[in-house]
Amino acid sequence: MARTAKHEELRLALLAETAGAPPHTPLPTEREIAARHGVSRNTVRQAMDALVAAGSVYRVQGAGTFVSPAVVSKSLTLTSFTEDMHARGLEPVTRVLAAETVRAGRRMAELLETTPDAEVVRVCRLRLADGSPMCLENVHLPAHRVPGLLDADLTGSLYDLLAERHQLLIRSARQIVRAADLDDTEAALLGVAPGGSGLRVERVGLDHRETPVEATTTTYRADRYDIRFTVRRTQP
Amino acid sequence: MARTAKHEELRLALLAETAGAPPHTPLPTEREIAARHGVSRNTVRQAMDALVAAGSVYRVQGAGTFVSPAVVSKSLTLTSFTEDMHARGLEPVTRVLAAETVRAGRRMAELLETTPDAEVVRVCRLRLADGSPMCLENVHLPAHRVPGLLDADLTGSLYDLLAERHQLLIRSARQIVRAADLDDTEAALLGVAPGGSGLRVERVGLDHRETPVEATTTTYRADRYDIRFTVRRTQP
DNA sequence: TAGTGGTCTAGACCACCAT
DNA sequence: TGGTGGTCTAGACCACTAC
Repeated sequence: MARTAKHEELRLALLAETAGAPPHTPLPTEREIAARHGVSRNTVRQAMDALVAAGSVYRVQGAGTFVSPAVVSKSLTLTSFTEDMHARGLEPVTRVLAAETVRAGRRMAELLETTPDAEVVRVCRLRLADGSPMCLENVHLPAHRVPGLLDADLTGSLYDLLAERHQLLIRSARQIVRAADLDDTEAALLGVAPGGSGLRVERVGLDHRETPVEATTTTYRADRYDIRFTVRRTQP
Repeated sequence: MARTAKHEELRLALLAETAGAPPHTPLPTEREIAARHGVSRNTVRQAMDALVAAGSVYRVQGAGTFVSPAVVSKSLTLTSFTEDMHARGLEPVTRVLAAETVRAGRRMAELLETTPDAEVVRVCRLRLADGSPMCLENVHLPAHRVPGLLDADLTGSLYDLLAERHQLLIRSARQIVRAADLDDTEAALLGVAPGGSGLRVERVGLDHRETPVEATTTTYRADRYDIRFTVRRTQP
């Protein structure tokens, strides 16, 4: 009952081994790693694929695999605000501004794949990091999938709450990122001068069957938040 | 001399087959596809992996593989402005504002992994789509890697130019996305009211050995441009 | 319980890089 | 030319879903 897959164990082992290595240091060959760890080469490749996707190493055909230069960031993954702040070494705090059940309306009905008359739970929160405002978050969830949510403690990670109490696992999300002029209310809540700009992220969270579970608009302070990631060419 | 890999051919075949299918339509099983196309199941999985990464299909263990609901966007990949606009169905046009050789300076030296006294080529361009301004682009390249670049036609795709004339293939890029208040010059060039906001993308392009080849800051009009992509949880 | 995707093996040949 | 990563095969067993 080896709960973790071999390639996952191997991935962590390789990460540990290459952790302190200078950029462009060659890794052992795939065949050597396979022999040393007593696994097949395909399994090694599976572990390596993950490391390449994470930006930890890069491959050059015919030459070898090498340690990537210190990476600003890994590739883009789905994270909760709580995880996001912890990754930045900040302590997240939440202030709930509103939590209610409302009619979905046209726009939410489309995003959540329901009807305009369906009930949705709306949670509006101000989220702070190390004591000062980071973003404003406006979450919408289909009411029938989260019974009793409004009675729960909404100051923590909503993703954790959905997973534990409602068996709702958000596995992927569609996101739209844009810049926006903040209105006076937003500026006041975020503690910035009126008329400033913010980073607006619209997200629809999907479960393992690609069914919408959550639609969230988050507005970040432009001076405190950015998005970092690595992209690759698909057809080289 | 089958230039394309089997899994790549298979990927395209599967894409074509599932193109018009309604969301959540099940695909044939991996074993069936393997048999039908005369390839091994591992090869089918390789093709499927690409489709999952692109957001075209999703897998449910024990149940099957299904067509994803109409996707707003595929996952994030590295594209040139020209490709980006074509993908949006817009016609890109370029106006070169400046093109010169300058001293790198501290910041560029760090980004391009060179010395502050090294020479860099700087190209500043206003890029339009369907006739109206879309973004301002400020590119820096190590001068010694792009001899004669300033004598070339800089109104097209710089990536194409680098590939064809200088054998510089940009395979990946580190990006930072943030919101920014436009200054008066930027606002004027982009044709928006002063004090508006824009989407600022800082990018460092890397070649196949993860060596910096290009550092670009692009400022997009907030009202005309957004970034759409799908993210997944790493550990489900 | 039957069938699915998830993982893994032990081979093999090819395309490419360095020398 | 020898060694690397890139691709592919034909099996096998496991974890999970649906019935």
